[in-house]
Amino acid sequence: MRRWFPARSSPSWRLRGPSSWSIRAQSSVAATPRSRIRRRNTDQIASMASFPLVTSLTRPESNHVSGLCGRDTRMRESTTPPGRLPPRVRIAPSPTGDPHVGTAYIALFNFVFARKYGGRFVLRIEDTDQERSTASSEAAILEALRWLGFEWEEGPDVGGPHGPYRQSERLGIYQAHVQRLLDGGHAYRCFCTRERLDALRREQIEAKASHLGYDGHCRALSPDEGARRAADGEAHVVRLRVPSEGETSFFDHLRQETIGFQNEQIDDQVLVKSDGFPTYHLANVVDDHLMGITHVIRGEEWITSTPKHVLLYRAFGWEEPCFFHLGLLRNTDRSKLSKRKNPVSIFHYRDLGYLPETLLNFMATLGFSMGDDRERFTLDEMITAFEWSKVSAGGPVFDAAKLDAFNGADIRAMDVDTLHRRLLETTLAPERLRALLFHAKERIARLDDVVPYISFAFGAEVDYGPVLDKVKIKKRSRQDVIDVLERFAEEIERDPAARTFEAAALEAFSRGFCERSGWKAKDLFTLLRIAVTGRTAAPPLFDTMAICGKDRCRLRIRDLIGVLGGVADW
RNA sequence: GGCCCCAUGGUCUAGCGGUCAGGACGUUGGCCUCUCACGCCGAAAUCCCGGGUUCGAUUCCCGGUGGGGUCACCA
Repeated sequence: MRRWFPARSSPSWRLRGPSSWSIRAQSSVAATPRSRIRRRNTDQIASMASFPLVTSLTRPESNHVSGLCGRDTRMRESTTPPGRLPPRVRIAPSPTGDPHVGTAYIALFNFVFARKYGGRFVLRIEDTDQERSTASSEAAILEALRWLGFEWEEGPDVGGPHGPYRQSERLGIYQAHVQRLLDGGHAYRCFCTRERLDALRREQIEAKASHLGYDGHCRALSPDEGARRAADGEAHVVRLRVPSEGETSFFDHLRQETIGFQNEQIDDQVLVKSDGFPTYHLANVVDDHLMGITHVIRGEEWITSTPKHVLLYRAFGWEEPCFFHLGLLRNTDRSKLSKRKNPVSIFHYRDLGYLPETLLNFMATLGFSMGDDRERFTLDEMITAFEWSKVSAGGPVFDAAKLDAFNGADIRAMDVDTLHRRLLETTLAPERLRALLFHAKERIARLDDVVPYISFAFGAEVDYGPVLDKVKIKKRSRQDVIDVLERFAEEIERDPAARTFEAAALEAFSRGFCERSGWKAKDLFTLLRIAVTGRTAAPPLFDTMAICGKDRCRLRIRDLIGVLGGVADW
């Protein structure tokens, strides 16, 4: 683990550390023109004031470690972060699906950092993908983040001095900025068709090209011709003109290292799509600058596009923020956390009865440690103890069993009155209970039967043992059943209406699905009823699914698929 | 495949040149107890490999290996 500054620096470290580094960095730059040149943030070391020489030794002219970062002379304590303080940070989710735990994870570090140093936490909606962005997704994300306890000083719902905070409402701003890039020669219009790009891509893959990317076909177009053709209404995009030689690097403040890329590795990124909307890269840089963001704290999936962002900051003549790239949350198989393999919706955790403060604590331990043996701590305690040297850069596996252990311990620690109250607010909320009673009353003879009757609407997995025989659908093989469940689960996510999980939309979707797949409604619905409830008898299927909720249904369908996978063929 | 990131028990981590490598989850043995759960006590299990630097590397450097990310008019 690297540090800002040696917490207990011994005289020998002081003598050896920086000086040996400076020599190495210097010679490696000169002798080996490798794409990746690592060096310490020498400014920080220099600011220890013990090595006036270090700066001149290790700071080549091309040092890109500049901007907001590294020049901070307040860098005297190990806990003082780089960059301008108080910080302004942001979480910038894309409203294209369910609120993701990865978003919450990144939000946590942004939020804690802002709170620790008296900064501001901004929420910005990155809805530049017209195809996939939805208002309901945006609302869900805000709801989920609030449930977890995050509060933002600026955002689409609370306003703020740098609004609007929804990128789709900032189109004019991007247009003006693109014109600046065009005028400065930092960007150019590209009229290549989808077909040409596809063909190019295929060629590159077939030729096993070392790196795929745009071939610069339109780079040579004169700005005048580009402008003329654009004025004629010809469809086009705007691309970033990346220098063909040299390297672009940035300092990653979490890793405490410079990360460099050969420019030839960097694609001429599209900045404006043919629909006139900016891509993430452009909008993100423009907005971060205009909103005064000082520290960009995001997932490491962004590392490879950071040089494009850096190039944009320079093209505009703007100071760069400090970059921190956090490790990605992983599935048990270590791939990037995905809903195919894991519940990733924040609502899943909410609706199955995880306590928000516990989920937050658990996520915190994934990338942060107190430094001592404590791992049960509150948000406030984390804020108090927070410093970047306590954050690890590896990608942690999201261990659901440990989350369960934390949650169980916290439930035990509650007094019964508190537990009772919280249960009434969530799992047994009046509206939810009422919805269940609406269906239960038709089917019970004694009031007391209501609890066993509605039990399917609670808990995670159900026991398929007693009903396993019933999923043997006539003329359908075991594999047919597995396939149709998988396909159903997959397609429902893509259906904009069905994924709201309202009964009517679910029914419409499911009937359409039957037509497409050739399954009889009766057979499919039986299957789904068993998957979702573990029973052959329940209230009307789509009401049942709606009450159980998307995440519970998803979990159980997946669970049944798993059970079927281990069962003998029929 | 190119580029980039990461690397301490199965999992999350502490560790900042000399430690019996600490904690947590999980696994496991026992105690407690009408059962289960909780709780308590104990156990097994880790420094990816190879070079280098050093009197001494889990720790610093390089290389390899492994894992991950990224190569879209998605973010």
